[in-house]
Amino acid sequence: MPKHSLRVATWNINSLRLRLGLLNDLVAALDPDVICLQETKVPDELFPHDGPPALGYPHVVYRGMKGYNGVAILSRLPLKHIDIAPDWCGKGDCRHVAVEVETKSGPVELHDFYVPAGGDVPDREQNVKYGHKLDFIAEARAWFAARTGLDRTILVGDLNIAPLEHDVWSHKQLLGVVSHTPPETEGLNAWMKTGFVDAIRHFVPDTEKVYTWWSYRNRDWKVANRGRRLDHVWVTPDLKPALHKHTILTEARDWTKGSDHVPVCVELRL
DNA sequence: ATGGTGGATGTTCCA
Repeated sequence: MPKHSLRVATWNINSLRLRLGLLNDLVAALDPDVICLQETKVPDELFPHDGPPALGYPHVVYRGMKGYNGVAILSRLPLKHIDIAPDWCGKGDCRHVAVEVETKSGPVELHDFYVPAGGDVPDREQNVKYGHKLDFIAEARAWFAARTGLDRTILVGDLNIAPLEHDVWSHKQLLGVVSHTPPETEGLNAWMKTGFVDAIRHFVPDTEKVYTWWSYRNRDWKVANRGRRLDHVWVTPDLKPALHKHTILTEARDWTKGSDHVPVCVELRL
């Protein structure tokens, strides 16, 4: 049985309507079979239906709202919407969509998440957004922990947490900064350990810096290089032997009117 | 030590 490649990309696009054209550049660079987007910022009734098919992605599942959040999955392969997850934290805020991807070697379950950013103050008493972020992670962890026997599953997205020392430009300076605080990194690790491995760190040793996001609030992101790895690809352990390569499309941070996040892509041979 | 930029929205929110 010959193996088939499956390339899955994830990108926080920070407005789908504003950056629809940049998806051409993403496809040219990564040639993905499936594209998972976060922060689409478009209500479902205004979703740009013509865009994805024109790009070569006729299969689309999305969940959006006015102004904020929003996720979408664009695919060359047929998709089935899996609508079994809860309304996380009961907020109805469009931070997750899941599908079954019909690959040549059978179905693969795919989850696309946009975890709350969590505000500025890392204290749930002073900052409800931080509490929401921790609650969201705990709820997701419990939900996946209850799904015993999960396999052939990929989880991607902007998880808004840089879990490892070398996922940030300065571990010491960011320990008190939302995205790298111990309650967040411990929570994210516990979620991952419900049944996933970190696909990017499968390719890149923990001792090497990896970033996927650089703040807009720097005149020259490349010179300062104060990045964080907020965007992730996890796979269930049965898919570990299928992990073939990864790409962090760092050059995308220089695209005209680009996102503050860059696309991340993983190729599997299934 | 603080503000820096960007998107959607509507004169402010969220990141």
